[in-house]
Amino acid sequence: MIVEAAIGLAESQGAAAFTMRALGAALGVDPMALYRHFKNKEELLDALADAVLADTIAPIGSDGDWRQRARSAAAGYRTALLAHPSIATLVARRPHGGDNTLHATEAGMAALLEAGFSPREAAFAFRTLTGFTLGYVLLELGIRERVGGPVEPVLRARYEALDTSQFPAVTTCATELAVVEGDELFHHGLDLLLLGLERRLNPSRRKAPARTGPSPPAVKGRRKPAR
Amino acid sequence: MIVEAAIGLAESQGAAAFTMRALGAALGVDPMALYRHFKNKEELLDALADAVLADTIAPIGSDGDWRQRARSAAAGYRTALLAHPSIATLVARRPHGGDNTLHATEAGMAALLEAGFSPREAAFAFRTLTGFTLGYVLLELGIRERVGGPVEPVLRARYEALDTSQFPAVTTCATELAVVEGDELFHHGLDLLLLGLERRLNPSRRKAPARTGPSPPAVKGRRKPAR
DNA sequence: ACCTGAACACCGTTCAAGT
DNA sequence: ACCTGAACACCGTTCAAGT
Repeated sequence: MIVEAAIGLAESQGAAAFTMRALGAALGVDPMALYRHFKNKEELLDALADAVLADTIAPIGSDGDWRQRARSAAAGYRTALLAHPSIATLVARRPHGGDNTLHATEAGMAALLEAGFSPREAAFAFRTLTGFTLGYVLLELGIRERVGGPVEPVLRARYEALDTSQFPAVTTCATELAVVEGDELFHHGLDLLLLGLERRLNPSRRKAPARTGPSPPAVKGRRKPAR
Repeated sequence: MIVEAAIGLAESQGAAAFTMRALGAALGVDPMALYRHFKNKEELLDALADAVLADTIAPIGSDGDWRQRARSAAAGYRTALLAHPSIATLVARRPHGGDNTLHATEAGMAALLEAGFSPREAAFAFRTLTGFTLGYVLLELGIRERVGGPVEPVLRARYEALDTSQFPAVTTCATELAVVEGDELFHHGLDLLLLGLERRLNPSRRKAPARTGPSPPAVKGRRKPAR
């Protein structure tokens, strides 16, 4: 299939080498034949972005505590993006409207609703988790791409070399700030979010009755509907 | 200055129209003259990415409670990215190693250290906040770019049109999921993170100090609509 | 020694010509 | 009616030729 070949090409040769002509050559067909399957390159890229997200869906699962499910969903999303570094940037600026994206959204929202979040809180949580994961992975990939070898020592050296009086906090924390990628940092950030979410779910910390269904009418005024 | 002209060009004509030739024309110089200031286009883009972040620094300030400072820093970062939508993607895949980035890092880390976070916790918090903000803005810009007009009604219609049995959670929360951009959602996510951070800072404390009330001043007035 | 701009090796996409 | 591939209007970058 065209999309698979395109992903393979982008991954093996790099995003810059992914051209309609090269893809045609890789498939052994006239490059212009691609235009009968996709209106233009843009549309093909949309298909690529959604295809990458297919891997995200499986790990969500439907059992376990909601924190576990949220964690594995976010980790799955990250893994999918990391597995296709040259597609990740594409994903970032595309609507996430494809089939695979929709299924992932369904699984994630179902988990949150089941946990007791109101539709509003669940949607907010979902967007927040998605935003964090996407941003984290992009920073991760960006730094890896720039720094040739191992990231940490390079960054630490860079931070340590700064003027101490001008950058007191940065030089003090050079070692800690040099960690900008990897599983541990990611899960730490994720924990932070989940901690916040848990507090929202059970504000009193006491064994409050599990709130199911929509929460009582929100006091705060709703967003002004556009027009 | 070349960088300012480049940003202006990218913003007024769109990222796709930003070429070395066009920039040369806009500056009234031979396009090839640019190569004496920047080794190649890549290096020029690095300069653009860092320049955009200059606007992030001012809002951080050095007074107020750490939550306020973190909030205004994140909001400032977001505002800077939103103000330059066609540069935002660039920022995403670049090392954030320029001067402006460094100063923003210093201000952010100083605030967190002062609040009582350990170097390790402060660095983790900083990376998490940065990742969330970047990812959120990219999703925001991506969706705005795709959907021509007002985002919310379009997305709501799309979610509502789905098969209820196949997408029960999504169709149930169509209204809430349709909100994928804007200040309110951003600050909600930010609150989640800050809540988690606060729990980390004061794990045992029963009562949160003072204000737990959400949303202080909304981000500076209204922001310029992208494009 | 400098700068210019022609030229090179590419793009995505169109469309006339050939079947 | 279809498909091909030449051609168009671009790129970023190089480098020889002019000053």
